[in-house]
Amino acid sequence: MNKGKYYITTAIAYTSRKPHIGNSYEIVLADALARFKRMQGYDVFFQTGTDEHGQKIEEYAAAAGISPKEYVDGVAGEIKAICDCLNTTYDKFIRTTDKEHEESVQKIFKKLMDKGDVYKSEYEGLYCTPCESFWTESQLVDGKCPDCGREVKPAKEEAYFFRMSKYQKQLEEYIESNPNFIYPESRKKEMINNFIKPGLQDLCISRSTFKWGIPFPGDEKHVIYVWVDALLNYITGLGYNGEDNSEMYNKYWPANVHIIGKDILRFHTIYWPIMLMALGEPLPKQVFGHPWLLSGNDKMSKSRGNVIYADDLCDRFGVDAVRYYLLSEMPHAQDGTITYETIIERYNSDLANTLGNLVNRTVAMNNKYFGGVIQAPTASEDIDAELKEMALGTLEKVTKLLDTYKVSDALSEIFDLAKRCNKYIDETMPWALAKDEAKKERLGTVLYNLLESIRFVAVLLKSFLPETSDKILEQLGTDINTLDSLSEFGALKAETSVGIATPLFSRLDAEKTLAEIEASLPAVEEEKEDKKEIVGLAEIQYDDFAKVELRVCKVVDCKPIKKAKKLLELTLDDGTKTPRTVASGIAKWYKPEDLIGKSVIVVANLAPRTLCGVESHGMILAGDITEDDVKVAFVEGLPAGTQLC
RNA sequence: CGCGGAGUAGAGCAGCUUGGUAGCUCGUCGGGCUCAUAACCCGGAGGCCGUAGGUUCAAAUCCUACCUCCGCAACCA
Repeated sequence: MNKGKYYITTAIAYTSRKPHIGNSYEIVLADALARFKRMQGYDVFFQTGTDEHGQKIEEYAAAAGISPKEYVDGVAGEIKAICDCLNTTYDKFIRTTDKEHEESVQKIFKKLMDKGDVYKSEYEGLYCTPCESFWTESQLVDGKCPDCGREVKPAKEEAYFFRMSKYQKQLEEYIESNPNFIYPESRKKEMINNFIKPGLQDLCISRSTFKWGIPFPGDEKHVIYVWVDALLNYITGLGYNGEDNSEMYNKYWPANVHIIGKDILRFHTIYWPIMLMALGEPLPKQVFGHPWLLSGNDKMSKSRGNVIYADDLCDRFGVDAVRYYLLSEMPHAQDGTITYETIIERYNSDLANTLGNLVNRTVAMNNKYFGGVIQAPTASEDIDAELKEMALGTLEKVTKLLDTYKVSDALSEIFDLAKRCNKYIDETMPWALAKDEAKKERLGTVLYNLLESIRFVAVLLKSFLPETSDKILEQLGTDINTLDSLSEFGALKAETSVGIATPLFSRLDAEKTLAEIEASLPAVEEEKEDKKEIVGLAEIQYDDFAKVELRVCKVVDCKPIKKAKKLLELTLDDGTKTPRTVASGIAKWYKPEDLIGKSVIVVANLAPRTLCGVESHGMILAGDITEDDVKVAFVEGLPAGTQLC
């Protein structure tokens, strides 16, 4: 029975704000897998939690006028509440602000330093003043701050670095000899081609520009880089601290799988394994980067007003409906979408019609014809074989599909069985059998086959829709719910009684439901209004401003830059006789003809910079309304060459 | 020539590895049934399988070129 241990984790959620339904997909996916593994007889440890340090959180807290700790306590509470409302069975919810985690991380750092893999450096680093961030050469984006794109200055500041490069070869070997380590395959290629092949750079693992983090052991001016702190949760949660390994750690590590979003594969498949190698610990067996759930065609974001939260959905549709949607609608390797229309559609057609109605009609018939008592199947006919065969074959299919995380395919196998049951009812026509006293035995057998098949469905659904599964079993009047009980058709006991036929999912009136949702949306809009978190820059003197030369320029010519997706090359009349060339990252929003003839404001005395082969002399002013909406500040009535002050 | 993925009925997807009557869900139309939640079962309509070439007796499937979309990288002076 016991097949050994199975350690599964989700990524820990960043406590910057309440997570939306897309963020919640991961925990449900991991939960379904964890539940299934438990049913299979594995000793499962399932960990999730929250990632609570870092500059961003310090800023959010400051904006909210509370301490970072107060801030993360609030958000972590929301995150945990959502995990709970989704009925997830995590064994541990770790917070990176947990005392044990913080202490363990510090001890682990000492160990890394002792091993010589962390070194303190004082070399000329590059500093972005507005972001108060320190970057290594490799982190720069074409020599600029990767966060804000502004100029960075050489600054002498001490920082700690981790020798990634030392382990490059070892990592390559591991990835090669463990072909399933990075999954799915396409992501693996991305990692290898984009990061590993070009060569790994040492990673700066300390920050001294803000305070909200785990203090660097032995050097309290620094805090530990949040990603390093966060990744360690997978082992600190088991009690690993670099000194003596806990029993839990010895038992469960290495993780069988880290379930994470495709966007953070790099951290989990490069930095994390290398950290473990440095510690001399085994590597996780697999990292699964799942796709994203999008709202309609867009990423969910507050500014778009298309955010959907798991708890709201659970209130409206019920937990299992939400779980079902997430698990069945998400494709295996492509991003999925969520709209209220499709939720209702899936709810009605799959949960209410196919499954709910099947259970309801079958239980109702057994009550009607036999006073609820389950009959022994004594009058089998050839037609029964197909149904039984299908019931018996489903577990194997589901198991196989889940091995490669094809959850939606697995669910659809189970629903196929339910559909087969519905068909069987039509084939056998129990209501006709009921009219003939001589066929009573056959009727009892038909209903038995149905009830037993439904039991198969319920047991198979247990990992995915736990509440529904229990409700079905309750209506069947049985508690035989193990996977083992699916090895033979006939575990359901005759002479016991079914319960009362109670609809599992009442059909939704699509129009009415959508109207209700619509009516509840204005509240969201309002929230949007007062959520303008403008983070200002540090105060400057007039002299600083005076150094910037703003000049009106007329766009004479404009063309896309071949190699770049985002860049347009503009030729400008800046009032002088020589045309000025500027590259601007607005190709997504403007076509050349939209710009030619217009006048724009240019930062004229910015040092030239070559971008994708084009030397750019200056920068056009444009406003980022949102991340996805940028407008150039056009000016009228000012001739080319006018200087602004 | 940066790396990778995708383009299949109105919508969402499978099939492509190992060529051989194009399949699933929803929607739509018609029929059946009445145990059940206007549900369930059966059937029809609806596709030049992104475009153009090539290989082959035969291509959605293999090869070449191109177009479009997406992800990663790069990139918003």
